[in-house]
Amino acid sequence: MSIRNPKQALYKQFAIVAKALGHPLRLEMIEHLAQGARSVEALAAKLGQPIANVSQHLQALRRAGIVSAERDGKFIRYALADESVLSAFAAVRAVAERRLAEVDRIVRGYFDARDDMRPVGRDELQALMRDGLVTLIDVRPPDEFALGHLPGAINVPLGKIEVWSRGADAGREVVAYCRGPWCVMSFEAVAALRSLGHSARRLEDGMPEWKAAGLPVEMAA
Amino acid sequence: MSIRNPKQALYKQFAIVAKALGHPLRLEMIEHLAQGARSVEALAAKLGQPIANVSQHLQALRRAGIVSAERDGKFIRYALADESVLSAFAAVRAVAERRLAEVDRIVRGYFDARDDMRPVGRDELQALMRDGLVTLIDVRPPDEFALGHLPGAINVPLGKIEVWSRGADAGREVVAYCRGPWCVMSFEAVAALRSLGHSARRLEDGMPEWKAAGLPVEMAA
DNA sequence: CTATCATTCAATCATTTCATTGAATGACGA
DNA sequence: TCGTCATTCAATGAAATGATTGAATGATAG
Repeated sequence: MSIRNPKQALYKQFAIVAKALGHPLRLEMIEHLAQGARSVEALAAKLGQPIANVSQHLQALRRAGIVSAERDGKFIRYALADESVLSAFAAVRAVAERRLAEVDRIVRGYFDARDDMRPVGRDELQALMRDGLVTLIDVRPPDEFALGHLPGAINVPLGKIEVWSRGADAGREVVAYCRGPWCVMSFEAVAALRSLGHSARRLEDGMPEWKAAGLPVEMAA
Repeated sequence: MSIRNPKQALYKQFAIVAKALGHPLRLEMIEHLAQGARSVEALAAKLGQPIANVSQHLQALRRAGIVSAERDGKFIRYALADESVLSAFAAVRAVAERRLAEVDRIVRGYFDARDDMRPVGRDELQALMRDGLVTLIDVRPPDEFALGHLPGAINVPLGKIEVWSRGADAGREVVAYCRGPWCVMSFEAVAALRSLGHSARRLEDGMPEWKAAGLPVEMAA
C-alpha cells in the first residue's frame, strides 16, 4: 500500500505532524517543553490539566515525532525532539500572524497601551545591555528561569512585579521577556510596569528563540 | 472571552492553521497551488476528487488564511495566501523527515536504486547549467510548466520520458525536477531514465522552492 | 522481592471532522 | 433581464478526536 502509492503515504505522514500541532493544548505543551524537559506530572501542573489528559496528548506528540521521552528515576522526562519542532511552530505562527486579523485583535483588545508596544529586537537588546542602558527581567516562574535564561537577566515572576518595581530605579527602562513571542506574561509585565510609572518594553520573542538563534544562555548559579 | 483569556485564544488561532494543514488532501492541494493559482474545477481534476469535496477543503484552507480566493470571469482562482504558507509546509515536512522513519522507508521502498539517489543542490545545478554540463528536464504536466519553470529547462512529462530519451544523448547527465522535494514524479523520472541507460539525478526540491529562494523563473513563450 | 507511585491504558460519551449526494446560489455574459 | 454554469451549501451517515473516569502497568527504590 505505502509502496503502491508513495505520494499519498508521504502526505499522510506530513499530515500526522501537522495534525499533532492542531490542538491548542498541544501547542501550549510545546511552548512549555521548549523551556526545558518536564515530567508528565510537572507539565500537567503547569497547564492546570488532568494528568491523564496531558499523557494522552503527549502520546499524540510522541507518535508524530514531535517530542521524545526519556526515563529519569521514576519520572519520564518529555522534551522537544529537536529544533525543527520550534521552527514548525514558528512557521505556523507566522501564517496565523499574517493572515488572521483575529490574532492582532486579541492582543490589541487585551492591552490598551497601544502606543509603543513595538518590541525590542534581539540585536537591539544586546546593544542596550552592552551599554548598560536597560534592566532585563525574565518574568517566567523561577523553575523555568533556573533551566536557562538570557545573560544578565534577573528573575521577576509576574506576581512579584509590583514589589520589585518599588525598589527599582523608575527612570531606568525595563525590557521584559518570557516564553515566546506571544507569551502573555511579558505583555502583562509591561502593562503593569507602565501603570507603576516605569518605562518598559517587551523583547520580541522569548527564551527558546534566543537559544535557537545560537545566542548565549545563562544557567542558575 | 478572547479578551479574558488571550493565551488560550491565541493558541486556538494557531491551532486552526495547523489543523488546516493536518489533512493529506489539503497538503496535496497546497502543493498544487504552489505551482500556480487554480480554479476549483481545475484543482479537482488534478487531484481526481469530486468538486464539492475540493471546494469544502478550500473553504477550510481559506478560513485558516492559507489560501486566498479571487474571481476571474466565471471561475474563482485560488492561490496560496503568501510565502509563509510554503515555509510552514516545509517546516512541517522537516519535522516529519527527521523523525518519521516511515518517510524514509516509503521512499526507499519504492525506489530500489538506493545508490547515488543523492539529489543535486540548487547551487550545484546553477553551476552545471552555466557550464552546459547537464540537461534539465521539468517532468510536470505542460500546464504547470507553462506557468513558470527553471531557466533552460525543457518540459518532458512523465509519460513522455521514454520517447524523449531515445532522441537524447545517452552520455549526457539529466537532472529532473517537479513540484517539490517529495514530489514522486521526479523520482520516477530518474528511475525510468536510469533503466533506459541514462545518467540521471533529481533536483533536491521543486519549482516553488526555487521561486521562493528568489531565483529567476522562466515563463512559457 | 515487594510496595510505591508516575505513567499509561481502556472504556465511555460528546463533539467534530470527513465524504458524498443533490439542491441552491449568484456572478457573468449575452 | 435571464439563462448558464462554476461554486457553495445543506444534509446525511460514518469515522475520528477529545475529555473524563478509574483501573492497570511497570520500573524504581528500598
